[in-house]
Amino acid sequence: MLKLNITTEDSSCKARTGFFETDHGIVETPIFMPVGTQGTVKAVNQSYLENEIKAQIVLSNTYHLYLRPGIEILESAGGLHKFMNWEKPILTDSGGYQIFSLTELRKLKEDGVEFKSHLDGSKHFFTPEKVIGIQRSIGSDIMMVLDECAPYPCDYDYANKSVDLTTRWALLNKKSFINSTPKYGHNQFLFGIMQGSIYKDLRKKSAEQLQEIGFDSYAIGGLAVGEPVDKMYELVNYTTDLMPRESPRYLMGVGRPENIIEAISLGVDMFDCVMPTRNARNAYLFTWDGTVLMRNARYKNDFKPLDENCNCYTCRNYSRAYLRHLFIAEEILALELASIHNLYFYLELVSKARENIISGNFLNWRNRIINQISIKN
RNA sequence: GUGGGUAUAGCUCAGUUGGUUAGAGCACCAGGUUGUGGCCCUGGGUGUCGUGGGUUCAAAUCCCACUACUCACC
Repeated sequence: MLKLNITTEDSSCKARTGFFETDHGIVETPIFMPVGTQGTVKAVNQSYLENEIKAQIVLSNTYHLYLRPGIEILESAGGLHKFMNWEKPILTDSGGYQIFSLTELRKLKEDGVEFKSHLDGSKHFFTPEKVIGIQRSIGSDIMMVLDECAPYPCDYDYANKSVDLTTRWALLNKKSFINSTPKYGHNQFLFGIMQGSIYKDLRKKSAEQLQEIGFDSYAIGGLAVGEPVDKMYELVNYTTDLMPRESPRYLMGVGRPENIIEAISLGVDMFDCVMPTRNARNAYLFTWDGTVLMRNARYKNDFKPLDENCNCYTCRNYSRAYLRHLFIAEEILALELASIHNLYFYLELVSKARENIISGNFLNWRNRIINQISIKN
């Protein structure tokens, strides 16, 4: 088990603060993990990631790293930490989500999933065993099981079968985990992923079956795939009660800033999402005064910083007019400065959530800040 | 100077024997993006059809003049 050392619990909601330890360092929760699919957080170098953005852990992806550069290269490099020059914790997603998002390219089978590479069309077969093996070669501090993320909408019968398949795979994941060892001298944890679509009894079944198998901790998968946001909150609230109290709860793929704050109040500790980085590359920026679409012509002559209340490298040094110019001119620096800002914002968001939980002011802060950051400028 | 060609959206250009409210691509403007392809998706036409006349029920389209650009030849 990966122990979450709980330091504060909010008295009026399920929010809590804590930390857990890996061989690459401590992670303080609640935490947001920047997404670095291909062994890089797009447009942001590792120095900025660590020193400016204060990322404590990043997410990378089994599917992408397996296809390119391939596990031989990663093993020759001595693992992903050395390969990408990142000595803090890394979590790797298993490829389960790619099975879901690349549906035209895959075929689900009892033993695993056959898929075609989005790079060259070559055929590959992922099994729970193989995915554990690849993650051993990557050397991530936290590995994720191979699961099936059901689509939305999803009828009960399909969702039920999907949970059963995910459980059968989970058992094989666990067996492979037990029968293999880390390659680089540091410990690796394995998280189970709970499914069940929008059906509470299936969520319950998934939670129970996975905990019977036993994992270091657990993630909530299969949400934020198109269901109404209130439905998502309802299910998160329901599911966190089914999860162990003293290990970090991870809500996969979520989300918008307001989704994260809300989910923290429902007892979630870990998040990842492509939104701060992907949206940054499309000039969609998050600020403490709401979202800013940096391409808009209204910023042509705006020489104020992007966010006067932000202390990131971008906001300290550049104007909105300059950022807009960089985007319109399609300059690479636009992607870098925007990504740095959005990630800084997300990390500061969870950091402030943590401070406010500790000071006992979390719900007040949450209600105020959600209104503030949801404004569309 | 003479003869030919061209002129339609910011750019490059379609536009039938004259026939509804003049189109495309790119650009531009406005949105979207939830376990990542910088991709992609959605919506928007922003126009004195070079200018002025004429023919016609009806002209970007036919006729005349002018203007600009361009090619060839003196």
